[in-house]
Amino acid sequence: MSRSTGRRLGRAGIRDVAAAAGVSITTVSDALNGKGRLPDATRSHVREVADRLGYRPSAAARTLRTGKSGLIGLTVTTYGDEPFTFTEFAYFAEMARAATSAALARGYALVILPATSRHDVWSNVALDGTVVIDPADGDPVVTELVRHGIPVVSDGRPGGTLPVTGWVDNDHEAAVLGLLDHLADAGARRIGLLTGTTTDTYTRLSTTAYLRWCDRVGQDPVYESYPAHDPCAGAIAADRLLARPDRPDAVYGLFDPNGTDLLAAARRYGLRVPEDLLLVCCSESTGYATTEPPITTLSLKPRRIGTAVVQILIDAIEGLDNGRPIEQVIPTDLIVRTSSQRRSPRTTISPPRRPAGE
Amino acid sequence: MSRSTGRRLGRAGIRDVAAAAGVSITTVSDALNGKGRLPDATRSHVREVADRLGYRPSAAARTLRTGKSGLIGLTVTTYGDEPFTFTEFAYFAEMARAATSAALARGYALVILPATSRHDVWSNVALDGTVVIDPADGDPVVTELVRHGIPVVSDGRPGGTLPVTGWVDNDHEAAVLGLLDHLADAGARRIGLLTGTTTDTYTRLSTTAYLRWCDRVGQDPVYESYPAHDPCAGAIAADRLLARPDRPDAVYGLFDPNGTDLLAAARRYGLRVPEDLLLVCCSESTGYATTEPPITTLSLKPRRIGTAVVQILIDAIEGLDNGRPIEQVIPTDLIVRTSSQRRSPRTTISPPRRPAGE
DNA sequence: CTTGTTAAAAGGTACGTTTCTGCATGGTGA
DNA sequence: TCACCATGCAGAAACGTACCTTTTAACAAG
Repeated sequence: MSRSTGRRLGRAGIRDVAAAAGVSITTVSDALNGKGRLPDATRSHVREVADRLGYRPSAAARTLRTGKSGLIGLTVTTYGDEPFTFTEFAYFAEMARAATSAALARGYALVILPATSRHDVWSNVALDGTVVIDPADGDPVVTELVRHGIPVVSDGRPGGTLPVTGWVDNDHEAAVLGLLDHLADAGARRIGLLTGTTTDTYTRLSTTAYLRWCDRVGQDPVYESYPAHDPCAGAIAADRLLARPDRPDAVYGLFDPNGTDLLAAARRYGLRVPEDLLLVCCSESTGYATTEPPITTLSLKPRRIGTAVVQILIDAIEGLDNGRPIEQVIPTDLIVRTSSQRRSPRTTISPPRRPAGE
Repeated sequence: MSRSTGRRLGRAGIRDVAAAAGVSITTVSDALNGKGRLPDATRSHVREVADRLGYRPSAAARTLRTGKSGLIGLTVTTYGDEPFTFTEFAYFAEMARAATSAALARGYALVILPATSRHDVWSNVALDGTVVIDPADGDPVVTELVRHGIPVVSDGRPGGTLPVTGWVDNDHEAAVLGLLDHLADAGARRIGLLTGTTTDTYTRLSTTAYLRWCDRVGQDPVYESYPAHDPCAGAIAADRLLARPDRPDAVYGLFDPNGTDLLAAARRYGLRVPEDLLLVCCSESTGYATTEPPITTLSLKPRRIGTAVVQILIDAIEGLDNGRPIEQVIPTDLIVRTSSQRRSPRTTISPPRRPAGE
């Protein structure tokens, strides 16, 4: 048969290397992977021949054989056709960037996958593990993955009894409570909230924390909700909030664009920030350092989250997770700027300006 | 042998389905993939059994057999350890988002890969094709991929003789020339440029277009450069530009954060925008619609670019690219706002405000 | 009864690795 | 001299799928 001389028009296989080097396939594999017991002479000879032939091991074959693909899924929630919301934009981008770096540093690559899709791309790609951002309570994808023994680590503490391998999250309640205290310290008498209509964990926890705080200090809650995935609705909701008869003298906005939305609304109503209205929003955008006035933001530290999620996941994949905690709480960071400092802003010591975060 | 009853502790294979359904492996494969000639009864029976066993075809095995992985690489340039620059942030995020959507809609998934990496993750993942953002002139990765017959489509017209399958880009020269004309029409006498020190195509083309325009209208070039990957350097460069003795009365900033940087610098020097200083920057951020004043931006339409790149790539992968043009120029979009309209801004008709772009 | 035709399903090989097992060889201690 | 061991390497069995080739059964036409 022409089996041994069978010409693969495309790429050179391990067989071709073995033939060209005058050794067996086993020897080539061992030489290239640093396994087995081979004298350095053989090893380097094989390497040289492989190099000369431009040999690239087939990832598919290796994956099939070893069961490891070196691929990690990054699941994003979708709204309609688009992956991830505009409101989560900066957060997601930062988080994904950090996750990508962390994964690459350990030899893994990230595959972006939607929480749902018509073609099930899911079964078309061999995943060693998956990162899920803010999974829904009974998420079928997660359940399915775990059932197949694929590690799943979530960004956001999973609700219900979702059987994830681990999770990373901020302490959203504590963050909101601390932030409201900060506003109260700055002189706020009635603090309003700009929140979302969705039921995800972040929105829910933040809102209940707000309500609890109001209850504790004896303030009537003043809030407006809007569908956070609609980029226009935020500005309208901000307007609604400031148009109320019981207009708040301080507002916290849960989503990234709320800062500019609220600032624009305040301008329309002739309210000065921070004199008439204190402002804080949750955002990762550095742009808020240079608005007029600069706006105080709550950072969820997406880079630390992205890194932590990936580390936990890869540890689980490689079986290094013995006894290591698989739940991790990342502290938030309140970056205090002018918009939340009513008294003598110019004598206040502001925290050192970070270049790009972290 | 216990071969036929061999228990795979993990997942059910096609063999198990065949055995459970009382048919051959071939029949199972055909039934599940809609091939062969099978009566509907058999087909649905097999499907039902497969479902009951929770059968998932092995992506690795399928890839090995068919040579198609359904995976597309998305290569981002790296600066140090971090993928993509902060200045390209919004652009990249939008572009990646669109590319992800487009790929998923055609049954492909995106893998994020760095232009370089210590572990060569590259050969560890089976790619059907690759999208490369702004490749360097003699990019070894691209050359290698093409040599192995893997289609490569670049975002950004490749310099030199890089043998890509296709590319998508804006007409950067035309965009800059048009934008400078717009500023001149608004009354600018001396237009300055805030540009980068890097040698990528975008920076180079934009800068030369600026110089050409200056030459044409007989203006002395007034520009400052800074390393665009440094998030702090932009503000300093903006300051330098406005501190010059030959201070410009209009500035175009090549990078996303330049708008806020310039606005802040103008404020420091007591310059009113647009009365004393006209401002335009290249950005995809919607935040510039609500700054004070709103800033005119040049959008490179990253969503259209991301979509186009992926379509061209997948067409090439699937061999549908006969005669179809593989080079595509996407028009830019100048979103005119207050910062570049000196005369009677309130009677000027501004273009309809788009919700989120496109 | 033979031959041709077609639907339905089975058989078997190849995809390119990794890795377990095993075979030589040559040196060493008893 | 023999048993023993370490070394250096080869053979061959998987991994799970897709698809090409062949077989079987059934049935119609000659």
